[in-house]
Amino acid sequence: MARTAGSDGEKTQAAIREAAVDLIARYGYEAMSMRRLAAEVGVQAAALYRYFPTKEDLLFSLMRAHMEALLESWEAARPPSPDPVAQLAAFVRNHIGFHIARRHSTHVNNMELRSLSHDKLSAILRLRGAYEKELRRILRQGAESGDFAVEDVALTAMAIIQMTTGVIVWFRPDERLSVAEVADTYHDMTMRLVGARPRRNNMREDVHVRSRDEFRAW
Amino acid sequence: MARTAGSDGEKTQAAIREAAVDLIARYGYEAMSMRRLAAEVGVQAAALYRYFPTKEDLLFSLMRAHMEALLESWEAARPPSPDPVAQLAAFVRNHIGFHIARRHSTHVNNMELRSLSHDKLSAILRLRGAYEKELRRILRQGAESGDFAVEDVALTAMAIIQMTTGVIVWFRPDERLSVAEVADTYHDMTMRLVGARPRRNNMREDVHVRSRDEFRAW
DNA sequence: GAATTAATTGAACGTTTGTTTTATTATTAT
DNA sequence: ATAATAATAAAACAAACGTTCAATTAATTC
Repeated sequence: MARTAGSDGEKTQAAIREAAVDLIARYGYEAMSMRRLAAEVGVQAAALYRYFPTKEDLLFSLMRAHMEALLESWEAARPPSPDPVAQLAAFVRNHIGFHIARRHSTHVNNMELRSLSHDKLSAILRLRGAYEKELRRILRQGAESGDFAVEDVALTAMAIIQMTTGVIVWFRPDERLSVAEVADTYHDMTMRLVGARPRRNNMREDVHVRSRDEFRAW
Repeated sequence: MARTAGSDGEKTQAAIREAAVDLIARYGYEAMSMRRLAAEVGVQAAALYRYFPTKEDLLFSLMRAHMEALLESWEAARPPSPDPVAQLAAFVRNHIGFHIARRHSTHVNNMELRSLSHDKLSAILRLRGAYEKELRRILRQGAESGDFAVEDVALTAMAIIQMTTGVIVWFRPDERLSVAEVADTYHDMTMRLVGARPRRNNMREDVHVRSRDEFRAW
């Protein structure tokens, strides 16, 4: 046998990508064999090589797509207002939402960096660096404007990213908490973490920003 | 050839463990072959099976040792005082110190859970659960005493653990910051995160606890 | 110094791995 | 219809994998 009825390159590629993210997230890149992946897609192993020249190229393609989607997601979510409080709120909410929606893909990006060769690793780290730079920019502007009490911008940025990305480790949909509740709680914790204080002139976003008790007076 | 001059079972086992942690942390469990590990130790692959019946048993032994060391470290560091503020301060400082000192081992424990069979995974998760339970206990007591403003104890505990464990991702000794400075900053961030407020009756630990600006009045 | 035990080697086993090659069939364009 | 192209199967490759086994030597005990 050879070409099967109804076979379509685009659909096959999409099916490969989806199955690969699932398998790598569950078993790890090294533990996923090309034959197992092919079986999941319902195809022979050799067919995979029509879409990705090597196993590592497949991994890299998945990871790059994830990072590019993350950057695009933030560009779309970034508020027009330069207000650091509103920007940080939007950043945290977008980050939480994105990572919960793409748990498996995030897992792959966090776990499989070491399986990339030098050049491909650099490319992913460059995208990651661009994303982290956005958070550092927000924290720096907030510190300069007096909205935040942040001593070490770089360290605080890492702390926030790790705390919020960590949500994928324990959060499972359809359990105790909804995505919105989780996002609310992480938003509150982040605002306290950076020492955010109430604004004198409330802006539109403040209704959202002050949604819970992060500014509660003791 | 066979037994080599000066060979000693205990030393060989220790050398295997050390080399395995390094290799697994660097390349991953699946990517580390028994032959590569043996070469690192300076021995033939067959010799490894005198100490560990299978590759997975080796991994499990390393991970269990790590978790037991973490629990022992906390038991030794836990202050006698029941004061939640002092307990949380000690917890965070011990956690940071332990994980920086054992970066590679921590990496293995965080990354290779999926390579364990069901029973071994359960054993590790049980130890991990016992450790996390300590933090939840501190947060709950602090919330009840009014020292902390924590809405969701379980969620906050995960956030703190992920934020503080994340230090191993970016921290490198002999760079910009010392371990003590990093511990100070994470301590500050944690205290703000949980909404810690100053105590009326200052205790011995408060000198330390209030070392920086986490209670700065705005 | 002989017997015993501990530590290791070297070779081998059967599987599985990522990948390549060649042939074959479905689809599309002419 | 026919030619060209896209998509896949089937078989094969050498290399690497975890693990086992028998032989061999160092250290220890008697």
